[in-house]
Amino acid sequence: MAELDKTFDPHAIEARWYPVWEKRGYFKPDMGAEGEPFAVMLPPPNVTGRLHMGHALDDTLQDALTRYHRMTGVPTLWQPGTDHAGIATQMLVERQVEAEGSSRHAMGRETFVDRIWQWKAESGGHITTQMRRLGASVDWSRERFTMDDGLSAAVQHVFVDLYQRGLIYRGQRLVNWDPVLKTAISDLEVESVETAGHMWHFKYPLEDGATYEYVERDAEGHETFRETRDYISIATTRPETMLGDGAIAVHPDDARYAPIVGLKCEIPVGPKAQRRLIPIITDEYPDPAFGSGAVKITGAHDFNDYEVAKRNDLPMYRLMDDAAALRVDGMAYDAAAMRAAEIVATGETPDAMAVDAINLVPEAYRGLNRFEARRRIVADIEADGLLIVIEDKTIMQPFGDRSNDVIEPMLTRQWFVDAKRLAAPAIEAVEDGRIRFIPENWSKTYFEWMRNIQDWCISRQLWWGHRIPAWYDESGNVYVGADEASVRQANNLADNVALTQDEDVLDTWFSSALWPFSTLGWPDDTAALKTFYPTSVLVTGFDIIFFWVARMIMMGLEFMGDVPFRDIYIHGLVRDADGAKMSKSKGNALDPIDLIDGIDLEALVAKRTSGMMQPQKAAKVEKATRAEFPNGIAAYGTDALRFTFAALASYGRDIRFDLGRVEGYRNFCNKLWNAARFALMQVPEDFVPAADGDVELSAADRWIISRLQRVEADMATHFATYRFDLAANAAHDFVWHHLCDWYLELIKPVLAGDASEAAKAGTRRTLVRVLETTLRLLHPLMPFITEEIWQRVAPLARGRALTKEGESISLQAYPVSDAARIDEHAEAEIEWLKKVIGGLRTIRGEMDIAPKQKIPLMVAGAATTDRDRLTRHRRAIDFLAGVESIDEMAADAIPESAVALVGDMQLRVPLAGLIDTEAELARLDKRLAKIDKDLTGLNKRLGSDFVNKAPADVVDKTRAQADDLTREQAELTDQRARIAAL
RNA sequence: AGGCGCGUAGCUCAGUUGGUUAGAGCGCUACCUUGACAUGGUAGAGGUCGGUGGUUCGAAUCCACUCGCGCCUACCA
Repeated sequence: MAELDKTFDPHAIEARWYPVWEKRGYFKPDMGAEGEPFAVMLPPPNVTGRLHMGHALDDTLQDALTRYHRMTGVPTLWQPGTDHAGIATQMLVERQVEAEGSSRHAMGRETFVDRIWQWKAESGGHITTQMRRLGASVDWSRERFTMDDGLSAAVQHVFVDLYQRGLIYRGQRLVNWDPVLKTAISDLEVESVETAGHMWHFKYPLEDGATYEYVERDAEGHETFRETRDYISIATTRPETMLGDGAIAVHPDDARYAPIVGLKCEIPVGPKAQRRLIPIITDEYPDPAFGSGAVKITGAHDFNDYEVAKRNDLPMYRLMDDAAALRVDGMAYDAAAMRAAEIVATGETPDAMAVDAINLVPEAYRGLNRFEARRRIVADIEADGLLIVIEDKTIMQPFGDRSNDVIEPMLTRQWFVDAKRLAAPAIEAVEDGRIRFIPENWSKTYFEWMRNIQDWCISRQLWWGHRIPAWYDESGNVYVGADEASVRQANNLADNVALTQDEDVLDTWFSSALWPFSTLGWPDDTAALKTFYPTSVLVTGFDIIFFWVARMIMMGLEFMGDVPFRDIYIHGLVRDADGAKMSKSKGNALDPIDLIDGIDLEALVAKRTSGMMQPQKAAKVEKATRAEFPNGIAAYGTDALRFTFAALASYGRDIRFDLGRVEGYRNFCNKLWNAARFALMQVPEDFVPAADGDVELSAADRWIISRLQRVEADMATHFATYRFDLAANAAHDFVWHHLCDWYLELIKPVLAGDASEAAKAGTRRTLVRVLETTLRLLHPLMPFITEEIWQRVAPLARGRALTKEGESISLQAYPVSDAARIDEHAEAEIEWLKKVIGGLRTIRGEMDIAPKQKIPLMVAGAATTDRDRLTRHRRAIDFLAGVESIDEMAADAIPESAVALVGDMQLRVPLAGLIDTEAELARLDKRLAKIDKDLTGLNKRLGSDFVNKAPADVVDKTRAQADDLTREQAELTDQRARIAAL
């Protein structure tokens, strides 16, 4: 007998099977297979990454889909790989280099980039190792990295092509600048956080001491305030930017300032002798109802101001360097101020380069960081008596999501993708259904963003990444091409013309956007590309719809002429038990590997408190961790973890991760394991399932086969609709509550008793075959345990002769529901049996009859079918309800007893010596109260318009229910009266 | 400000096109170490579905309003 251990132990099993699967190449697509190919692109994790709960969820769902489709026999590809994560990787290696006392600048670009490659070779594969622990059935032979040669060629090709068609351009624009990383970042990489700040109100004195009547009026036009002023009141949250003001803007309809529009006012900071005068202009932008209604315009340091400045040809004076310290370069302040005054006076619009040379930072502030400069400027203005008031105000402060430093809007020259033009077809693809979001609602988020899309800044001032394929000659002309040689050739540039390549690299997401086709070999026309593009489904979280999903759609349509995937399944974000986002910095993250292998409390605390960005939080994190996991985390195994993710993956926005669920599904694994153990104990090792002619299938056999068809159909539906939660529930319910609770129990008396050989043969065959099918049904969700059991069960289910060496459940056919094997008679019969046993068990339970105490059963009102069934299932009833005898007699001949009803049949258990009268009365009263309540509701409905307006079948069903309850009520009432009379 | 979503048993969540006597898992109570499984078994307690109003023969399910919560996008200088 191939007996299994008593308790399921995931570790040995997991370690054994994954390498076998991978080595035997099960995860490679069978390109010769028939049917619609199925392909999934793994969202490439960051090469510096570690597997977190979000990955584990994402990987589980993709693997379930992939294994499911692979088992249906179609060519199936799950394409893996990682991205080069420009900023993250460069930062990581830079820190290492700095720890060694060097720096990237000291090393030089080439050496530093080599060093990153070296790091990648040694440590860049951590997350892929972790994915194997999850059982991810990706085709590792096709693993790609965004900086691979092929993918780099694709990037270059796309860049050159878009440039040539005018969809990529270079321009001086205001971008989000990260002063720590010293690079531009996209607006998606900026995180706005509410921060306590101030709003400072300053007086900007009018030129030559001019005055005006400042008048405020209410809605009816009555004057509410009047004052003679020689200044205009300006509020700002960022006083340091005042130095670069180009104008003061007021709304054209704002009567308060009409008298002074066209005049000039003085920026109240800097050496008195050279204070700059700026014009007061009108623009639609200022909101008269907010603040003073007048806004200072600093085009080079604010996105709104930038637009106003562009509209009004105002000069944009850059005040800071790449570290966001106030500039020290360029001309001296007095010269700069004079030049700026000239520009105001003449109304000229100098070109951007010329303006950039003008450094309007007074010497006293030069070199200060922006926050120190702010303090000094405020102090100086206050000392001058030009500070009106300081308000406390919560402001939305932009932070870089990598550096966590305050992002500075900075005027720089960058490369951009004209996203609006690419977005139009991408919007259409979702509108017309070529791409489907699941759940569908996410399309709204997508549209919202796509319809307001801004040009995409794709250049980064980094060394690690795809270098921009653009070259400049000495006069600054730009040439774009695959490499220097082709640029020279295409532009007839002689060898003596000096060309230098653009120093910048491309945004990592630029290469990720090409992932669905670059990984398949594009721009070459490969078999993989032909077979698998468009891919079937993208599985990802909503947090990267903009970053990645939208951009893949744009690029796919542009370069492949077709959508990159047909479905986008968006799952929730994994949160902790309190609903908080898991993060390292909060110290509430769980490592999926720890849930698989287990971790003791001390190790968990150490892990959560080490390497924290804010070490002062360590004590709090430790306390919370000790409270939440007093015993650490048990080892649940991969299958239990995966099943949990599937069960939690409903169509919601977030997923609260509950350890209790993992434990429950670990128990489920054990249940399955033991069901198999039981099955293996029921058949000899050389078991060969009998042929149809030699077996007799009992109602229980036919019932479980029938139920199996139903759950097979459910699983197919749930996979097709991405309802992993329902799939998990359906499988769980079938295994636990059908197979284990009933089928295995029902067959025990058959196999152990004196049933016919044909009946035993039928039951054994059914047992192993249903189990074998169930394993295949579960395999996409729990690959390891199902493989392990299947290896022992499959030979029994099919017979040794049909079993080949070296087979795996991975490549077996996924069970398909067969409507012909749904057996309603067997289902009705077993439902009846469950009611009989359930009724008796309820009596036993509520009457406190000891489990070992057998009960006599008296039956009244049995129909012929009841009688037949009682005979047929006598062994099961005795075994499962502890019955010692069954006697049929007339109702009034039965002594005082507890009663259960199954249809019209009364099941009576005599009270004598067994049953407490009071308890039975209480039980009957409870049941009668419930019947009364339900019956009242039903009768009320039947007495209303319901009978005229509701569909006939619904009315009939309701009538039948009411009739049943009325009969039951009558019998129980009668029964109650007799017992009460005792 | 706009968009999206959520509020169903103590907890975490299902509930498909309105027709049930509103479900599951965990937790809880009682009993049970019976020979697959105590990571188990049997029985049981526990919700009128955030609130109000409406549509309908019928609403957890549709509509309106309302309260509470969350997320995203854009922000007022």
